[in-house]
Order: sequence, then structure tokens, then C-alpha cells
Amino acid sequence: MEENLVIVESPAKAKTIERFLGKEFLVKSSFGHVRDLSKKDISVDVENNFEPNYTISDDKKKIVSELKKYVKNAKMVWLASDEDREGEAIAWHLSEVLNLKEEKTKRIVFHEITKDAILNAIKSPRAIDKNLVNAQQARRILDRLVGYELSPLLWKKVKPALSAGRVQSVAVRLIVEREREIINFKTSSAFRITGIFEEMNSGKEKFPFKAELNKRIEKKADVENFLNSCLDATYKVESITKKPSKRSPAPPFTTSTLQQEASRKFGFSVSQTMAIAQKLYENGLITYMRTDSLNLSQAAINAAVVEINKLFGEKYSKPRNFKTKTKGAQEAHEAIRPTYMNNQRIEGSAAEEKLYELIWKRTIASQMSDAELEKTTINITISNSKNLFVASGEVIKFDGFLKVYMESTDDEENDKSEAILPDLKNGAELESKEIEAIQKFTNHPPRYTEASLVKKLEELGIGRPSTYAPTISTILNREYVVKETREGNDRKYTYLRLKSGKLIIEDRKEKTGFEKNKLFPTDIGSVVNDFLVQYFDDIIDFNFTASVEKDFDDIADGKIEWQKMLKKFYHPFHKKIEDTIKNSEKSSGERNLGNDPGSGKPVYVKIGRYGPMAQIGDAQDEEKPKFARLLKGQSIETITLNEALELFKLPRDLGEFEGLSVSVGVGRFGPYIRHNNKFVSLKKGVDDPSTIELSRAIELIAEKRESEKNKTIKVFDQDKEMLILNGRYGPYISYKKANYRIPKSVKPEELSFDDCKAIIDKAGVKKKPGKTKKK
DNA sequence: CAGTGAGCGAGCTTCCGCTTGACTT
Repeated sequence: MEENLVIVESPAKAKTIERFLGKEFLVKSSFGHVRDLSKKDISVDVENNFEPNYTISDDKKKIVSELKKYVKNAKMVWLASDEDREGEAIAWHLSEVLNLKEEKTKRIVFHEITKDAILNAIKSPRAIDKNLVNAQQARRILDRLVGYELSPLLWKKVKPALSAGRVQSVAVRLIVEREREIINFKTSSAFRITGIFEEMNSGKEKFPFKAELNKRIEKKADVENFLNSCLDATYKVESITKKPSKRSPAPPFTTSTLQQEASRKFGFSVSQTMAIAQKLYENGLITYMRTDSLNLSQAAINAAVVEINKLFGEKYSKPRNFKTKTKGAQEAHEAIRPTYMNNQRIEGSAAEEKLYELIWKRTIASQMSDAELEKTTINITISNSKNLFVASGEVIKFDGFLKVYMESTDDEENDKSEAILPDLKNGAELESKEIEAIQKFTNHPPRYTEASLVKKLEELGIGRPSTYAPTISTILNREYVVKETREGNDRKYTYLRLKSGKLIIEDRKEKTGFEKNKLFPTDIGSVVNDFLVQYFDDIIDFNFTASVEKDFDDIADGKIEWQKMLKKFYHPFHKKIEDTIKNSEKSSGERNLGNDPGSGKPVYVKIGRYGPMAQIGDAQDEEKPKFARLLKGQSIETITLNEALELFKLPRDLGEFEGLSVSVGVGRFGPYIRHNNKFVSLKKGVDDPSTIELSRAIELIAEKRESEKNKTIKVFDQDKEMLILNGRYGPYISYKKANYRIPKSVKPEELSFDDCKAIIDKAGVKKKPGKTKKK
């Protein structure tokens, strides 16, 4: 029997460590926290010094009872959870739950999973740091108090089943406020003027190059004047400057930067990235993927040097250590890196291979030399103007880390031209081959993507590597925000070109405002946000987390008592909750748009029981008010009176088909066509319920019938309720509203009625499929 | 799956941070 039991947080980590420690050590995992505040109610006795009521979570009961068995057989228990606030608390909860005796328990920590680090840790055990544990308890309880007192307030004042919290409410606020900036953004335009030049009489081969006027011109008439004046201007090189510059590699990946790069380079969502990284981690290919540390183990740096020297030569190697600047970083792990630096590629799914290669490149590049560049600027004078044309170019003198990896940016209009410029001398005479002027518009601030939201939250010190992905899921599930791709609009711009002595002026069109997978606030998100900002501006302040983090640090340092800190926070907070319950109105975001020209009654938009809606007339009127739901993409904040009135024209009769009437309406799941009591959805982005015609509706009905037909693989005469259907996960049997899987070994079209019966009997009698409520 | 929108009231919802499965028919 092993004499030593080591408990870590993650099973994959347990496996690795067991290899390092050898026979006398049994290494097991707690799978994260084993105990938490009970979920049912607030579970904090605020009257009694904030006494927490901890329970073992249902999904951890089995693990705890297993660990208890191992503890019984061990002479010494080593608690080896992470060295941060949460890790210390995990160790403490374990010692409580497992009834560990002090003389039989040791606490050890390490920041990297290397043999040396582990053996060193074993040599220097310590006791559990109760101050650090208390800092975690304060964090946990504060989050519970905020979340479980604010959420019920929203149920009362806005809508049931809503939620609020220290992290999610700030995330929503960022998105709502950004959207308002965008709505209020006033665009302006000016002409960007560029010319193509060539040296005159050089005797050398022609080498045309581009240069831009050093100022933009706002008015079209002024542009015309300028271009006309260019007709008889001459151009001369006034100065040439060459400046050497350097570019350094980005540090190795943390959770947040990995999510950002995987989003920019591959379009992965943050949860996709985490799921793929988890696989790589479990297969022992990368280090832990939930980390805020930029640190690499010495062993990894050494391995990178060997690899770089081998692949590119010593000139390319430059070992570096990176220091984190992130607020609140706890650095319990290494940065995310390949386990073996000499594994340039791995075998796996396409996504795994891609993500691994990205991690390999980023890690290797972080240990490579700077790139050396030379920036050249050429100023060109215009004989009859005091403005200049400026040409700039960049030449890479030594590629360094750029050989391997280049970080992407969020900047969409990143058309940096790395032009190569001809070899010119001061005073050289140039001729202009062509000059064009393009009207350019200023851009509104960008909407957040999942990854750029994570970046922002990290900058604010809000949330942790393990919560970035779940936080985004939460605000999407609550329908505070939606992730959408929206087609842009056409925008007209003016284009002028001077060529061969002729000036042409054209109106041209460009696409603008196209948004791919961006986060948009919903009406409910905006209303909840405004409510919280109005009454709890201090809690959803961007600096709230930073300020309580300082208190948690003081608790960890033993400078203040955790209950004192909570008391100071809770009493004013709770009073505000009670005041708000008493004194605030129900909040629905109601807006009066004006009057309906038909009836003269007022038209409102607001959030109703089933979501955003428009209403004509008041509830107390003699005639009942009329209601209509808002369409997807419309919002309470921006809808106009005419758009709202348009909604009341539905449902609309389109005519007859097969002797039955066809109508179009908008329901819970969007616009639909109704015919013979069957519903057919309109095609998103193609059909518009207010303009669709009968012929198109019939097309859609036919399409739906066709796809229904393909859904059915086989029907049986014996029993009309027995069907073999083709579904999302392949063929399956449907019988009396319940579904059954077909074994992979059989061909579904060959199943007989009795075969199906047998499959159903084997699966056992099933209840009707429960309404899968989306969570 | 789809057309609703009064008010009553029972019983439900909810936080952040640590972890990984289970598994869709």
C-alpha cells in the first residue's frame, strides 16, 4: 500500500505527477472545488458574522467518498492544489471534508509540472495559509451576496429568471454602452489623395511607387481645385530619411491571448478554443490552458533554444522572460506552451492540429530574436502647393521571430502597405503618372467579439481564465446579448482621378457596416443594464472588482479581518436593495413613439411578457390595446414610429393555395407562413414578411414538403406511429413521440417492423420526450 | 415550436471560480 496520498486539482495533472514521484506516492485529483455554498438559498448568515453554509456538491459526492478511502490507507496526505486564493481554499475545504489531522497533512505548491519543481516542493512543505483561505471566502461570499440579492430584485422589477453579478453585469454594460456610442456616432468624411510617381530621365528601368498627400481634404470642390492645379505642377524629391527599427515577439500565450488569436486567425469562439485546448492538455501535448501567467519553465526555455538553433541557427535565438502586467493575475501555472518543444506538429483533429501549431509557433517565436526593419520616408514637394506627397516603405533587414509567427490585430482596416521604394536621390525630378482622391469615412468604434470582450475584461481585472468562456455563455443564455452576423449597407462615395491630363469624377458604392460574429445588446440587456446603472452604479462600476480585490489582498496579508470587510460592504449594499424594492418603478424600457395616424392613439414600444413589443392604445381604454411583437434586429431604442406601425399590418392574407388561405405573420420563432394549419418559416435575410407575395409563399411551402419527405426513411403499414427518420445525429426510430437510437451496425432502411419493436423494447419504455427547455 | 400581452398567486429562477465528463435519437 502507498504511504503517501497526493491530491491535485486536475486528473491529467495527477497522471503526470505520479510518473515523477514513483511508487510510494498515489496521486489523485479533487476535480476542482469539492465544497461550495449551498445553491438553494443565500447560505450566508449575515446576522451571524457571515457564517457560510457549505455543502458538498452533488457531482462531487462520489469523488469525496473515494478520497476518504484513500486517506484512510495513507500515512501522509499532501495537498498540492494551485498556489493561489482558490487553490488554497480547495486545500482547506479538502482538509475539512476529509477530516485531515494536522500531523498527517502537508501543503505543497509548485508553479510548473516539471520533475525538479515537484521534488523541490516535496522537500519544503508548509501549513495551509488561513489568511489566503479567508480571502477566498470573502470573495466567494461577496459574489454570492451580490448575485443572490440583485437577481431577485430584477425578478421583481424587470422580469423573472434574470440574473446579475459582479462579472456578468459589467460584461453586459460594456456591450450596451458600446452600442450606444455606435448609435450616437456621427460619421464625417475627407478625401485621401494618393499619387503614383516615377523618376524622370533617370536612364534606369521605370519603378513607379505610391505616395500620399500629407493632409486630407474635406470638400469635393477643394479636391477638384487641387487636382486641377496638379495638371501643371512639377514634383521633386525634397528629402529621404531612413530609420532603423525593431519589432519584438509577443509573449507566450495565456488563456485570454490564446482565445484572441484563435478567434482572429481561425474564427474560433472562446468556448471552442477552450474545448480544443482541453483535449490537447488531456493528451499531454500542452501545459495547462487556464492560466494568466507569461512564465515559461527554465526547462522549456532551454528546449526552445535547442529547437531554434536546430531549425534556424543560433542567430535566431534569444531567450526571454516575460513579466505579466495583468491586474489581479495569480500566476499559479506556466504560460500555455507545448509540453515538448521539439513537437512541431501533432496528430489530431484538424482544429487540434491548427491550435497546437499556433501554440508551438507563439512559444518558439517568444524565444527568438527581434526583427530588424528599416523604415524609409520620401517627401515630395509640389511646385505650386505647400503640401507634400509622402511615400513610406518598410524593408525587413533581418526577419528574426517573424520567420515563425506574427500576431494579428483587431484593427479591421489594417492595410499597412509595406511597399518597397526605388533608390532615389535628393532633388530627383518626378512625374506623376496618376493621382486619385477617394472619399473616406470615419468609422464608429468596433463592436465587441467574444474574444475582444475577454481582452477588455482582463484589462479591467474582471473574471478569471476559468470563467471567461462561461461568462460569455451566461450573457448569451440570458439573452442579454446576441452574437450575430449582420450584412452591411451600401454607401455612396466620391472618387476622382487625374490621369493623362484628364480629370474624371464618379459616384461609387462600397459595403459598410458588415459585422461578423459580433456581440449586440438585446432590449432586455439594455433595460437590465440601465436599471442596474441607475440604482447600483457602484457595483457595476468598472473599478468595483479592482477595489474589492485590494481588500482581498489585505485579508490575505492578514491586515484586515474578512468579516469586517464584508460588513463594510454588505450593510450599505443591503440597504440599497431594500430601498430599491420600495421606491423604484417596474422597468420595461417603455418609449412613446407618437400617435397612430389612423386612430389617434399613442404608440408605445416596451418589453412585455414575451419580449419586446409595440402597443397601440392604453390598457385602460375602452377598446383593448393592439399588440405586435418586434422583429429580429429591431430594438426598442432605435425603432421609428413608421416601422412600429408597419408591424400591425401582420398577420396578412396572401391569397389561396389548394383551396386554402395562405397568410404571413410573425411568431415566437420569427416570421412564418401559415397554410392548412401548418407553419413554414421565412428564409432569414431573403424574405421580408411585409413584402412577401403568394408565389414565393407557395415556393416555400413546396420546399418544406420536400424536406419533410427526405426526413422519412421508412414507414410501416402495421403501425402508422412507427417511423424511421433522418435527424440531426443521423437516422433514428420515432415511436409514439419518443425517439430511439439505431445501433451503428445495422442499415436503417433494412430494419423490419419487428426489428424496430425489438430496439424499442430493449431501450425500455420511455416517457414522452421532456420539453427540452433551453438553459 | 409559431396566433399571446388584465391580475391573481404558487413555485420556480440567481452568483463566481475550481474541475471534467455525459451524450444527444
